[in-house]
Amino acid sequence: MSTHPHGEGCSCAHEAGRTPLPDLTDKLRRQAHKVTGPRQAVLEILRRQGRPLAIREIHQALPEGDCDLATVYRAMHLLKGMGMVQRFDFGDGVARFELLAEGVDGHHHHLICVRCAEVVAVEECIPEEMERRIAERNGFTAVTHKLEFFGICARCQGGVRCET
Amino acid sequence: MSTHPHGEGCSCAHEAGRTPLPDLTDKLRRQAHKVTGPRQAVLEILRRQGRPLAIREIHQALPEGDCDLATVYRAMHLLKGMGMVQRFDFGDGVARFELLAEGVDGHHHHLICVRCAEVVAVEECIPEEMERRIAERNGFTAVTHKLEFFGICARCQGGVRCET
DNA sequence: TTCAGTGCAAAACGTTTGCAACACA
DNA sequence: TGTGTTGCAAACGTTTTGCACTGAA
Repeated sequence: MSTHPHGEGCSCAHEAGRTPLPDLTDKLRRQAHKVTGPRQAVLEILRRQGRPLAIREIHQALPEGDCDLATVYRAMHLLKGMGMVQRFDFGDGVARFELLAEGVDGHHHHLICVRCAEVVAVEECIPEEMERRIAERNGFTAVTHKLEFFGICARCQGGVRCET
Repeated sequence: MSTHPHGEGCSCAHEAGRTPLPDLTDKLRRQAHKVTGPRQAVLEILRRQGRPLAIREIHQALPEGDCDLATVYRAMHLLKGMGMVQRFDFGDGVARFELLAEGVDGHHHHLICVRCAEVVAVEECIPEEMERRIAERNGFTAVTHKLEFFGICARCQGGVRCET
């Protein structure tokens, strides 16, 4: 999980870890929201991990139950509304959130190991005309999509189930 | 919701409504499972609706709470294990199940209206080589994907929110 | 007859909310 | 100081499970 899928110096959309914490909190302040301890802590964790995190994971990563679980839920709701995080669903009934890099639309997908739950960011996307075609054919507008890939990662292929 | 998106005489993958109920129950019997009232009722509803249904929806469609909610959950779990239904997640925290046509792998996607929740089946799929490329690049095997489209349906575009 | 399947109730789980106490601006 | 935010606890909706009873084969 520590190795970056795209090598050193990558600047792909999910690389929000590059945004310094002060820039993130400033964004809060600018929109008339208070910069509190819990919010800073949550942002710092999202920034450092740079991958989709479940609310439970974020809460457990906080030092000594520093903040209430409900507060993390409320923080994520706020950040989602501000467009600072994106929500992903991997089909296990748990919402996951990932920090978005500043100025990037952040649209990307994931490849998830069904054995160990390792997550790799996938920048590739479906052909644009495919979405347009589907929208037109059915009379829909404002069409978006959710796409996630599932498989077995290299470490888990030997029958050995890796950690994480 | 009653109009078929592909017109009359369609034979696309999700058209499991064509499979007669006796054929479905036979499948159960062949695998040493009992054909009970609740199971027949659930299958009949899935067959007639021919679209992804939430467990709650299935239960409410049953005549007069004919069967317990837990029984519907157990029935869906069984049918899923037998490969007779496919599970879909539309990102609202509710699992939906759709009956699969006999002999078809049933792989397809959906276009969901974010206003009225109307669901249209989508047969189009991502390019095969895209999935293969993503698998190889990341050292994954047995890669599958989940893809759903979201937009605003024709009836909901006027600002008028349609029923259903 | 027998064991898989059922109904009922309780619990597990992720998530939301009401309210009094609190702390950032 | 005042309002937005927090912690706590309770409520919520979906899903699972334990257990005694029932009914399909």
